[in-house]
Amino acid sequence: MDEVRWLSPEELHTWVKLEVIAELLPAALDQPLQREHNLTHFEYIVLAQLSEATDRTMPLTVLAARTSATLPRLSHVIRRLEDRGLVVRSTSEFDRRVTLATLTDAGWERVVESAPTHVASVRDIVIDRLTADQLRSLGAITDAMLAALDPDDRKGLRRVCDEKAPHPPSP
Amino acid sequence: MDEVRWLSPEELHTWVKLEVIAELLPAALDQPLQREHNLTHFEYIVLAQLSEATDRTMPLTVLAARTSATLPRLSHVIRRLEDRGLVVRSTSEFDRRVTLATLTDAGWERVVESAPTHVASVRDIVIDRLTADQLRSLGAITDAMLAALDPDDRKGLRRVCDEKAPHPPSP
DNA sequence: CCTATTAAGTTGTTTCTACAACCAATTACA
DNA sequence: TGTAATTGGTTGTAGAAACAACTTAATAGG
Repeated sequence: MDEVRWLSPEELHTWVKLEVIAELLPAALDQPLQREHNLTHFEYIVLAQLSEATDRTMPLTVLAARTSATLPRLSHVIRRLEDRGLVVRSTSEFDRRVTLATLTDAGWERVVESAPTHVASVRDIVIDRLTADQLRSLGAITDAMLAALDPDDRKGLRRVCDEKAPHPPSP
Repeated sequence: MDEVRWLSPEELHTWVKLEVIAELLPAALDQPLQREHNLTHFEYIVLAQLSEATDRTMPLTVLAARTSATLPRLSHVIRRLEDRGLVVRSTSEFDRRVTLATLTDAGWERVVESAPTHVASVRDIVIDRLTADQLRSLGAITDAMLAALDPDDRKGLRRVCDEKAPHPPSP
């Protein structure tokens, strides 16, 4: 028989809260963006990533890695964004397997409009509620969890943090 | 125009990691339960809640609140669980609007079998990766986030024990 | 009482995601 | 050089969730 190491009361209580957060957070991030800008949180993330890329353009595989999405999922989302005129697709001339997604002007405007809404959510839900110590601690905790969830660091999150913010670039 | 308070580099970096976790965590919790016991994480939570209730029975509205689900979502899930013989529905004799969900013996066995798998996931993803200090800090951080996500404390999760978040001893 | 309102679930529709199968372009290599 | 394996993406389908509309039961107000 394998003996199960059950959770202590404190471990259990903290885990349950984390579980509830995991359940409620997606909707909390979606709703303001949906209501005010007709974007899901995932669509916003996709547009924001493109807005930071050189030429506002990225291969789908790269974009998929940076948005934690599978390729089929991203492919569908990009097609719908293209239908709405926020993104265009093209084939790379260097490797004709590669599809490039490019943010249109309309897409750029949409993400610029939406960024303040999103930042407000993020501040309201977490950042503005934490002390400096807690923020630092949360950084270490997320590192520990990502070691399990993204063991090969495919998202490159351990790199030194650059100053890129999801808003128009200030030269 | 309202001025937007953008995120500092540290705030942004921590937030991005949290966002990635929020994206990856559901699948990480689903997969072991799906593979080994043919249950989604949400189904497991539903069965686990029923297993702790008196008579293994709960009204759907209560169950919905305790699983952070909407009533339509829960209604569909319970119907599918009933189709699989893990749950039965009945009408309350005291209020005939109320539907009671009861865990069957098969449902009980399923949740007992599955619990070690789930606990192993939870330990592997978070609990066993944190120091005692970090676990305590995470408790305070989750309290802060739940204040935004569940402002009326409908889940009764925010304990009275530590009012102010005590952070590690250093000024 | 009798109607209006609220509460508890259900059902149907649309949207999204995961998964699998598939195709096309490129690379490896014998 | 020719064939196999790999890479990048697309598409079809089936399952789950959000949302709205609906039904039925209980309660409140006049």
